[in-house]
Amino acid sequence: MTKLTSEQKQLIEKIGIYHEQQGFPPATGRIIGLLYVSDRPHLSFEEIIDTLNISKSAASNALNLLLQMRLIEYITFPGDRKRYFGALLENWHEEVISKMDYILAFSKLLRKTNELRGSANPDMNEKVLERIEFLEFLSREVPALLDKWLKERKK
Amino acid sequence: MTKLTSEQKQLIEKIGIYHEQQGFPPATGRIIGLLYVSDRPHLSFEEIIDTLNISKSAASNALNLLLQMRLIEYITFPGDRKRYFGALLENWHEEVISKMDYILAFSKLLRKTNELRGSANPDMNEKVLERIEFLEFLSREVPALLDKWLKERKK
DNA sequence: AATTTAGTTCTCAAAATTATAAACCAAAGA
DNA sequence: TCTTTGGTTTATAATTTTGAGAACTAAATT
Repeated sequence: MTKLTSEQKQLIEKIGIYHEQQGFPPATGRIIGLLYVSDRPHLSFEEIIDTLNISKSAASNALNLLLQMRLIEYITFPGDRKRYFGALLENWHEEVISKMDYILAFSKLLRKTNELRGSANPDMNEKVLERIEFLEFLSREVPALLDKWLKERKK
Repeated sequence: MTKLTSEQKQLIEKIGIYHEQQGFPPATGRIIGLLYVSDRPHLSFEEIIDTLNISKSAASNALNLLLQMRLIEYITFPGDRKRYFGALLENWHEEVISKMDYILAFSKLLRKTNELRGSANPDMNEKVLERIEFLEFLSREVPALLDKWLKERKK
């Protein structure tokens, strides 16, 4: 079992809190934190529950959630029944894209409010429309920016 | 009290759910929804609790939260003790900026993970760095994009 | 002075979330 | 076949969140 320094522990908690604020359960956030902080790229189920002092079921649920969201992965070794879990470091591209989809969905709701209000309040329609159009703009531009940035960087 | 159509009610719920997912309590999300859906730009405390069927305390807490976050405002009229609450439609600019600050704070945590890991896992450092740099890039570019977009639009 | 109004605050209960502990299960090893 | 391992699932308990209802307060009205 990996013994953590207090600095590592603190950072895990901070990353945990960040993820809680993004809607993850606490234990789940801590697991992400651990997988980012750990020197070793992959940790076993047992190592995770021992270093974080969480129950098997909390770990099982959290790991399955994170696997399903494609935020972590696991690797295996021949002749070893354990799975070794690690952060999936390449998937943040998709995360960015899907966050933009979310924003776009909200802008559609805003559009609908303008529709339903009709012409009862033109000033409001206009202000809401400004926000709608920026959200649409953003959800177009950010993925484009990402592509451009990646191409730029790979050279 | 404003009587809502079922279409309006549905849209309020959807906007409510969106805001719940952003971390707001349900009643708070519904109030935002109502203030966006309503034909009238400002509604009284009483109108809000009557149309949404929520308690005074839920409304009081939600409204104060939203006021404090500068997502709503209220206006008053001479000789009328009531406050009339409405969505604050101009403040989404600041919201965008502060969301970027949040992202930047997370990138700082990621940077710290790279530091703590040291050179134990260079491949991981590199992949994490890529993400860090994109997050930094984004938190620089998005406000710039917003400025540009606003100037472009005002003409 | 007594009452109404426009909320606020407090107490408490319901509901939802999260995690623990223990039972369970399938595969592997002895 | 019996046991161990690596989890998963199933109660169940603890904690947190949320909101209702009633009591309260300060200003305004009668």
